[in-house]
Amino acid sequence: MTAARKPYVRLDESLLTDLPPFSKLSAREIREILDQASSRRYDEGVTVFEEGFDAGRFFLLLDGYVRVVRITPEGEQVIALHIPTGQLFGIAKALGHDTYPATAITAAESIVLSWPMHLWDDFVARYDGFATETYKTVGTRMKDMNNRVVEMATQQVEQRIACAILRLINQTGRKVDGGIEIDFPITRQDLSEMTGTTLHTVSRMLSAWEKQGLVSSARKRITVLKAHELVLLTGARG
Amino acid sequence: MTAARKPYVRLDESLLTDLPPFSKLSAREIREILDQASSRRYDEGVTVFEEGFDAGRFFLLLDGYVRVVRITPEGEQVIALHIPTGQLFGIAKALGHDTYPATAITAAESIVLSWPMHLWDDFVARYDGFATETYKTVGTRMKDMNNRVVEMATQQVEQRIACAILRLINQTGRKVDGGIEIDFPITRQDLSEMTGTTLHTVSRMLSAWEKQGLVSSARKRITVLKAHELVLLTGARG
DNA sequence: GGAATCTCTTGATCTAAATCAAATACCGTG
DNA sequence: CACGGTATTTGATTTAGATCAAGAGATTCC
Repeated sequence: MTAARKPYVRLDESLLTDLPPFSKLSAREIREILDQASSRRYDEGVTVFEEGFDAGRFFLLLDGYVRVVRITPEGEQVIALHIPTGQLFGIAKALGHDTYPATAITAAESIVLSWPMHLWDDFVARYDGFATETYKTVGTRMKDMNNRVVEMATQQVEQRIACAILRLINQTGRKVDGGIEIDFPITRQDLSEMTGTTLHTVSRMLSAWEKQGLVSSARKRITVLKAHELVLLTGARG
Repeated sequence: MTAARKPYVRLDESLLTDLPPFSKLSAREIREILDQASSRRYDEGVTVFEEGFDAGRFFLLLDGYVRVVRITPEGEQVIALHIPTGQLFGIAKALGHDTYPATAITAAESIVLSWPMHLWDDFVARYDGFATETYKTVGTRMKDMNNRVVEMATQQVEQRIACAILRLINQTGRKVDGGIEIDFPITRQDLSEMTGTTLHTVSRMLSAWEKQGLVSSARKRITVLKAHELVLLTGARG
């Protein structure tokens, strides 16, 4: 698990300079950080780390997409959140855990950097802005989760699915002709695991929306054609 | 809002020495911290701070109970979490927010200390262990919320209510003859807002459990008589 | 290129829990 | 202690969405 390989080529400083946790750092500092990193490419659907296991490393998603999931005793899977490109993940130490609290699986082919967890305290102490920016990310994720709890408690399935899709296109939308496409493969099943419903209901919903011209979808692909109308469905005021 | 008054009597150091964020500090440091604090008593059901408002202060619950809630555009209320005695709350700065992300309301008569938010960075920098312990709390809350998302997505109402009650008695249970009582007033409505259901369903559930001798309840009071059997209801394995 | 495997769609049925509707119990207070 | 406001209980009805069931396309793999 969480195997780490040394890079074949030297990683370039420019990879990190624009990412919030590193934005205040000098080229020398970034060099330092990169020299301690391992990089690895993952195929789609590969586990990066698993819930409950010793949190030996922390990660940065350089490219691709990662899904954070939890699995119930009954074997049902729930998708807790998606990590967009450029963010840290598996940062158990930052929250006082010593095992990973959830499982991370690539949702598309991905490039991941990682460092041994014992460097965490170093990074926090040594690098200006690293902690602050990291906790900002944590804060955002917490807010998102909070919103999900509220949604699950108060909204109907249709609204929840609309919210989930909008969240995805905001985070990962890729402009295509006449719409915005979620730029990694996503199944009806996935969407149901994000919204606490079944693949059947998601399928029906998407079919209905497709008839109304709101979205267009194919196998593992969803394109939103009329984002604004989807927003209306979520019941947002204003 | 969030009015703060100077204490009438000098606060005693012993108030903080046992609380995790302060446990590593010397008496002198704790004195320093207390001297900058304002303390205030709140009646039950009073708003301590409100979602969206400027996060001017951060808080420590010295005694009593605080509920963190969010209110939907439609006016529905969702209880995100309960703050147990001894914990920090309203720590927006720690997560990079500058407004409070939710509303805090006392669930019982409470005593609250507070400090101006601009001291936050000082505290983190100056006091050993303060940041670490605080983020541990954040981590725990995050884990809890995560669990709630999983519950809401996969469990039936009966299980969710059982979980919510068990969580409450774990955090705040007070031993009474033959059982454990939730030691602040809690209505069926409150429980429904914690589990995303209706007060009617909660009432029916509690009635049924009462018939089976699992719980005993009165107006705003719930006592768990057979905790273990409630645990079984949640569907926990093992 | 055909078999096996995923993924998606759609109809029919069922059910948990919401909603609707009243009645009842409880509590503080003037 | 009677009154008004809050909580709670319980029955009847409705419904959103799960479950059951079956097929049809895609994709991958021999």
